Amino acid sequence: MLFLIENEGMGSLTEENYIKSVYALSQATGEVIVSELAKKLHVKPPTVNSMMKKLALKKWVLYAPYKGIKVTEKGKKEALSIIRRHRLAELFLVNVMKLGWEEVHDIAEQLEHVESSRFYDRIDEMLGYPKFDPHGEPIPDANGKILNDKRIPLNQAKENATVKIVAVADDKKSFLDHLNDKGLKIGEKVFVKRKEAYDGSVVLVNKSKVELMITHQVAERILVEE
Amino acid sequence: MLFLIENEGMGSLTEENYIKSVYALSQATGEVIVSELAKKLHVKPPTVNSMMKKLALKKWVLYAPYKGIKVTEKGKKEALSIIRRHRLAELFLVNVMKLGWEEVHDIAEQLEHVESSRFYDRIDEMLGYPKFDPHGEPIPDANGKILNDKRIPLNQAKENATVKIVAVADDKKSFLDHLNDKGLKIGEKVFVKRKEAYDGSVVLVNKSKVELMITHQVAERILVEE
DNA sequence: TTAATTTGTTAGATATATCTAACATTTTAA
DNA sequence: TTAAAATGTTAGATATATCTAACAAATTAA
Repeated sequence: MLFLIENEGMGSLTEENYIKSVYALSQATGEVIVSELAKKLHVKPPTVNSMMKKLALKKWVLYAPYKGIKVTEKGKKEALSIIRRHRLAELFLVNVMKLGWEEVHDIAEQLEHVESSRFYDRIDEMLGYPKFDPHGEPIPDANGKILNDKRIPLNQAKENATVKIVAVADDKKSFLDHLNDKGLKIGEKVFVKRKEAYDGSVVLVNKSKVELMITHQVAERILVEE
Repeated sequence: MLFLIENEGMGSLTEENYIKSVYALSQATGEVIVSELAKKLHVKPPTVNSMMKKLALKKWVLYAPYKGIKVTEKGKKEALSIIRRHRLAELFLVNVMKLGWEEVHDIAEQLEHVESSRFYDRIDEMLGYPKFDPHGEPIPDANGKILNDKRIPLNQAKENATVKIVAVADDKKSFLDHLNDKGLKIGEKVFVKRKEAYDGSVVLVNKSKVELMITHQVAERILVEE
């Protein structure tokens, strides 16, 4: 029987989806704007507006008219709990259920809303308490702790430094294909030769000593370390 | 991304829960009444009333004012598809994820609404295309076909016949405990000694030759064969 | 067989999550 | 630096799923 009697702290499925997106989109700059959220969630701005008022009442976000949306510690905890469930679900679908990486995202999007710590604890156990998902994204533990948060978007890396690609912040096929075309893979090191002040594009040298240019848009979606 | 854009044939999570209950509760007599459904789903009768009008429009049920609710072929197909997902999920949680039988029902209740045939086909494959769940309940195949539908409620069995208990139509702990107390188990044979016309209770002789009486209420929840 | 009880229905209210249209503010560009 | 464009908000409408209160029909019992 599915009794979703909402406890104080809990959120509806809709609220869960919003806080997850707020958290994800505010990662880079510390906040996110209404139109960005609306686009991501495929709703209109007024819908986001009213939902943000609601989440602000629950103290999950800080929200003042015409100002950006910021996640509170409470909201972050919620978001990390959902992200944990999503990433564990993805890894489970790939490693245990042998589904293809490209087909698991939509299923994980549904599984992440399953209300059962037993279910997720068993998955965690079966996977051997993994710290990262196959994209290199860290999996928060049951307390919301994330190992290793020193990763930065490639566009924020210093010039003339060698960095390791540890994750991508976008798993759309078109994006992954683009990276493949450029010969960029998670785990590989690249040398940051130059960052163009003009358009934010980045010139890299890959491990085969080939020089290549990536746009700002792409660079900010590649997470690197060191 | 969770896009639950409802296709013509699809039902909302709520509609799925209703048709599943309509199907389950109408199994015995061919129909179910509003108050029974309301009780099962923990809603008030007017809620059931309006949902039945909706499902009647979708041609999932036949529903005339003050008459019982009957499932159509279309509704049965929907119900069986959900039941298939529920039973596969339960078996998966028990056999693959090693969760206890008593704790999987609520999780399966959530998993059954996951929209992904790939997910369920993989579960089916991993379980070796099982035909029955651990309660002895048959699992419909991907086309809604159920193997072996000769099962009848114990109260409909003939007197002076030996029948095999193949399933129970209620998995509440209190009910299962009651059966245990009576020494009745799935897979065991019992002799139907007498059916009381007065109150519908049934007198059985179990395999240890012990005579015992069960009420009509209990008898109609025990499914037997032969 | 009629009165009481049970069961079912209708009407109208509420909460959630969404929309469109109209208006307000902020940002960008001429 | 002001006009245009972009972005955000408010007000009010819609759909779903629920409720309560009042009434209607069917069933049961006196």
